[in-house]
Amino acid sequence: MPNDKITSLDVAKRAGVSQSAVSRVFTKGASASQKTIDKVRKAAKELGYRPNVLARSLITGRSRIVGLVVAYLDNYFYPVALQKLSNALKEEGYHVMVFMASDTTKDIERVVDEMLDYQVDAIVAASVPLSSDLAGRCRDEGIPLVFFNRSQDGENLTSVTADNYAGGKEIARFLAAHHPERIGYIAGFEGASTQRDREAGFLDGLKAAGREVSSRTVGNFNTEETRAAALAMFSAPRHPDAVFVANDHMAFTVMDVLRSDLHLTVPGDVILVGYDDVPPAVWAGYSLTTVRQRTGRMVEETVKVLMNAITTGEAPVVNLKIAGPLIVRGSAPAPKGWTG
Amino acid sequence: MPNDKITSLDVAKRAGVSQSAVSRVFTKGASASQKTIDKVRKAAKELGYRPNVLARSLITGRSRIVGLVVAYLDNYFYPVALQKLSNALKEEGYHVMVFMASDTTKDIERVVDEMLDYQVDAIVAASVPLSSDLAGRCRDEGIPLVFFNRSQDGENLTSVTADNYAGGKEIARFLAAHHPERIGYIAGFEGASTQRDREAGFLDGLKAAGREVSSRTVGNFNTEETRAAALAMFSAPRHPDAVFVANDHMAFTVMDVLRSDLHLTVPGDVILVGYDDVPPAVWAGYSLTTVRQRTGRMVEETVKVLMNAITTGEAPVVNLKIAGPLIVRGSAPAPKGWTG
DNA sequence: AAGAATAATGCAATCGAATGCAGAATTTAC
DNA sequence: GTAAATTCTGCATTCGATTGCATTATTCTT
Repeated sequence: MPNDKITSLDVAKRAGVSQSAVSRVFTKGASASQKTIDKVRKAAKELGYRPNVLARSLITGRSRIVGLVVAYLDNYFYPVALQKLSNALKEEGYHVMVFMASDTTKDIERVVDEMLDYQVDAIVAASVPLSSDLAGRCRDEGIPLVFFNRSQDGENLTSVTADNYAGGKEIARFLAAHHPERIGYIAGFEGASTQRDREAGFLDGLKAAGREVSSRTVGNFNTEETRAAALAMFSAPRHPDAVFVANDHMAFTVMDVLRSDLHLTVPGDVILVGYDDVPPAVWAGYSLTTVRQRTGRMVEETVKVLMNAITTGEAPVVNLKIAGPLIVRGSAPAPKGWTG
Repeated sequence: MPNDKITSLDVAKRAGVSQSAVSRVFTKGASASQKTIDKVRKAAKELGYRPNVLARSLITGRSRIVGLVVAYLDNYFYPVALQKLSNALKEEGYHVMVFMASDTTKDIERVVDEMLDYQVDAIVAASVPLSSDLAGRCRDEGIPLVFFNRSQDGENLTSVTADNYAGGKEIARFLAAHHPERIGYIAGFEGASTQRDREAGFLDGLKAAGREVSSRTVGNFNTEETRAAALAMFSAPRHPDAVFVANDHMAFTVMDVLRSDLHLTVPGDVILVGYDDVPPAVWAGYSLTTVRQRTGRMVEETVKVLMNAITTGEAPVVNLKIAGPLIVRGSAPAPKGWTG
């Protein structure tokens, strides 16, 4: 190892300037003469110097780390979001540190502690239960917190989500236009705002069309319960011929149950709509009609909110809802006269 | 915000001891009397004190951050691995910082710089091109580096991968036992060791069974090219009736092409095997026969290697290969007399 | 060209903890 | 009970930067 630990002092010596000068060259907002800048840049390049972010953080009080809390990555939606978030934050000079949270209270507490230990500048919470504890701690510590894809009504917390209510409503309009005999709904985890909002929009939309749900079961956003929920709903003699499943992953499971277990065809016997538009939705094996979550936009907005909160120190509570389009595919083709 | 920035000094004052005493209580390996420990712990709890990891890093030279470099997260394999890696490292008191690398050389350079800026203690590189540059830099800086799911033969770099050669060979044995007329292979990105090893094993396995590949195209691990590769291979009049596709995601695409575009049945007209055993492989819509990557074991070994390198300072080059079983599902059922 | 205004620079303190050293307290040995 | 060995403890320094302040060098005015 030729060079171990090049510090600003080394660069200063070589460039024949003071250590502060070096610091100023690498600190934007600080001023230095062009001559100094050139000398320092040159010396730095020769030595392979780069400022130590940690040391910088210590004095500025900014770590340039954003903590991302996720409970699971096995819903495709999250990795996609993580990827975009990481890229977007990189542009701002921030980086993502990943914190996995299981469901236990104890765990979320520990996770928060860990994040604070690293002095994260902000926290993005995606799919996290027990969010009020989290929020309390963050408020106490003055750390900006954004809920991504979850909102917490009542308590006024900042969140960025899809416009789930509108999406649910659109799906209702779409399904109603097929004039099905019976309409089903398979719910996600009832503690999740995504679930609640999607259902509320769906029900209101149906009502507006003079329809209602004839059958409802709960899949809880996990495969096993969703299988059971689908079996329960579609084993009945007069089962629905149109169903909205609260998210895409559950929808895949439901399709599997319909086709493989119950030998029903989609969209022949049952038309089916999901929510999220995760990558497999476009795979021919599923070709799922669904409402798209505009992850890119959601991430953009999240970053915007965070950066604003970090730089101004103000953290006005906002609840952004990003509407996404209904993507019509094979699992529920467009009804006659449908105009997106 | 009731309490902002509680430092060891605050705790020291309240506990009536010196700052060093506080530090010693929170530094394992340091000694303090039980009495001091109790006083400090109590004061710390009352104030809600936790050591600042960044400040600690500055002086210890250990950030307790592991940099993870990934090019894309849209192959399910990576999020699953990330999740496990994050959990495993948490146990060791480390955390994962995510660095996205696009394919450009410039980019990987920048990514390395960024990681060094954060003083990461180690780097895990998953699915990264241009690895020799990366490796050089890390060696220079004395940072342990493990290639996850990629190896770089020739240059002796540490890696943890599946036993891709063995897996490919097993698939050959399995397919040969079906006595198909013609056998096809759809390759991944040819610069990737996973691709090369799987193919080498496959070809050797076929040879051992007195068979060979009659048709080979390249899908490059991406959807579009895989579609083209599948169309090219199966539009031919005498197309293969058994095919090994270099990874699961490509295999899904191939199945879609076979069924939806070419109206061929799987496993009726063509039997098909993938590699990875990502979650969708089990979905009934695909039910893919594949070789499992034992992500859990791979992550375990990776962490073991890293921790050893970090604590001892020694980084012996190792190339771990974790064998995984062939998982037989619908896309290629077990041939007569097959014994796993 | 001289004085005012502005920019650039170095000095030294600081961020929050860890740690070598020397002295104090405690334990152990006999 | 005293000396030796051991464990604790506080002081002061250090890690690698940033930044307020005072000073010096430039540039601008007229």
